[in-house]
Amino acid sequence: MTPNKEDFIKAIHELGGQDTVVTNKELVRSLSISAASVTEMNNRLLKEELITHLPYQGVQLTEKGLLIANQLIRKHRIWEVFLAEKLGYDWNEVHADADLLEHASSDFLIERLNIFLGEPTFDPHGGVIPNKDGTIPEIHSTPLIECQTGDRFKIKEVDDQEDFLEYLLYKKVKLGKEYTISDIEPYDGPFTLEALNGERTLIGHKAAFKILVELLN
Amino acid sequence: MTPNKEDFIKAIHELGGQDTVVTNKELVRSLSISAASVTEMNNRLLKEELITHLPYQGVQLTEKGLLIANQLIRKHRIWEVFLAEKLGYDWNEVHADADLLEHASSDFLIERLNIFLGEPTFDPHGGVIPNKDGTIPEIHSTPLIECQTGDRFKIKEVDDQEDFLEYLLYKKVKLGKEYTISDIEPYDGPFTLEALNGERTLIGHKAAFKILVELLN
DNA sequence: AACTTTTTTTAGTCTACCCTAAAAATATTT
DNA sequence: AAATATTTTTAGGGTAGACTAAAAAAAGTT
Repeated sequence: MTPNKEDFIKAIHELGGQDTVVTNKELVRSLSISAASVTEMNNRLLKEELITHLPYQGVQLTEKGLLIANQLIRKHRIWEVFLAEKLGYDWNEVHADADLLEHASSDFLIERLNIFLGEPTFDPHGGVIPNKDGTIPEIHSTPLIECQTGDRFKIKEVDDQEDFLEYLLYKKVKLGKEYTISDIEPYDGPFTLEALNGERTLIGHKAAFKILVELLN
Repeated sequence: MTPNKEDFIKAIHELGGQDTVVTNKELVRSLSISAASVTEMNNRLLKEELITHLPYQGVQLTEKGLLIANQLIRKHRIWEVFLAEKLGYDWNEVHADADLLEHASSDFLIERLNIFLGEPTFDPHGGVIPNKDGTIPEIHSTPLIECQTGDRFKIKEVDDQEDFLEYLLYKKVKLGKEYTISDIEPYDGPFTLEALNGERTLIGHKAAFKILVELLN
């Protein structure tokens, strides 16, 4: 496994290669390499049985390929948590450095880092961190950030940072409490939540990552 | 700068390439590559003016090459501190992972990490961490671990970890106190220190890294 | 000084990437 | 259905890095 192959597999995954066929054209755009280079890399990964290939149609990840993709995403997201939480990176800054680091991380390192970070479930963007074995943890709760206007939900879990918990206390957000989303402002604007008793609460965009909810139908 | 070139420059540096000529043979052994590959890499670095070359004699780092070497060592050692202090690596474990990480670290990342670690001066082996600009900080104190039997010194600085300070308190080691090394046991054994009043103190091998002294002729 | 051994360099290959230009296959339009 | 446009593949090249085998240079020995 070389960094380039890893990036290629990750790109296929990002373009939906777990369930749909990804075209060369999409990979050309996504990786900014020539069409010829895509064909070439396809052939390499094909030989290793990491993808399947329908000529002139596109590629798709095999079980084996998907496992590798998930393990890469695990590494990537664990590094993102580190960069954001420990080194004070802004969200927009974490991606590039995590992309470099993920290719230079032994499994031993990642497991140690994971423990150091308190075995986080989500990355700073609210993305789920895959398990060590490449499986995706069963998340019955959804980050609030992924919900839509009109969704009804119950608070399931919240980030346990001192100041964030204080903020929630002030907002009267409690575990188990039910809300409906009455509005989501565009451009990273706040969520307006409406409780059962009609009480309205404004929740900031960043906070919406740190609140996990269970959707109720 | 590619990872391979970086490793090559580091190898030259480790073999004394700041002041002496390093032979191809030494590089072959150190990097475990063929003699032909060494000649080839020499030519590449020569073209970039990172080394000078005396045919059939060896290579030596230029000013430019030395700067790059020191910046790599900086990255390497900062990662070593992280792995040892934050992730609980043993000393023998830090090197391999730091070697990978150093090639995947932006300057931005290293500076953030450095601050996160409290701007350490030494790596877990007692090696000095070069400055950001590639210069070596003027260290008037020497890690005790680098001292020899018979050396007379004054305690200059100690690692400020809670439990370590307690240990020193118990051992009656204080800043400014003078000792002579009366014995160093082999195989990472303890140092026997003798104070001016004849009092003898046993200092463990690991502790010897965390104590900085000023040698008195 | 001539022979032998060691070290370095050159010559010729190989793989993993990447590229451009042209050919082949598929899709779209008329 | 034929012509055109798009996409993919093939063909041919380039660079970085590594190799082996052979030639050349230097060092060591008799």
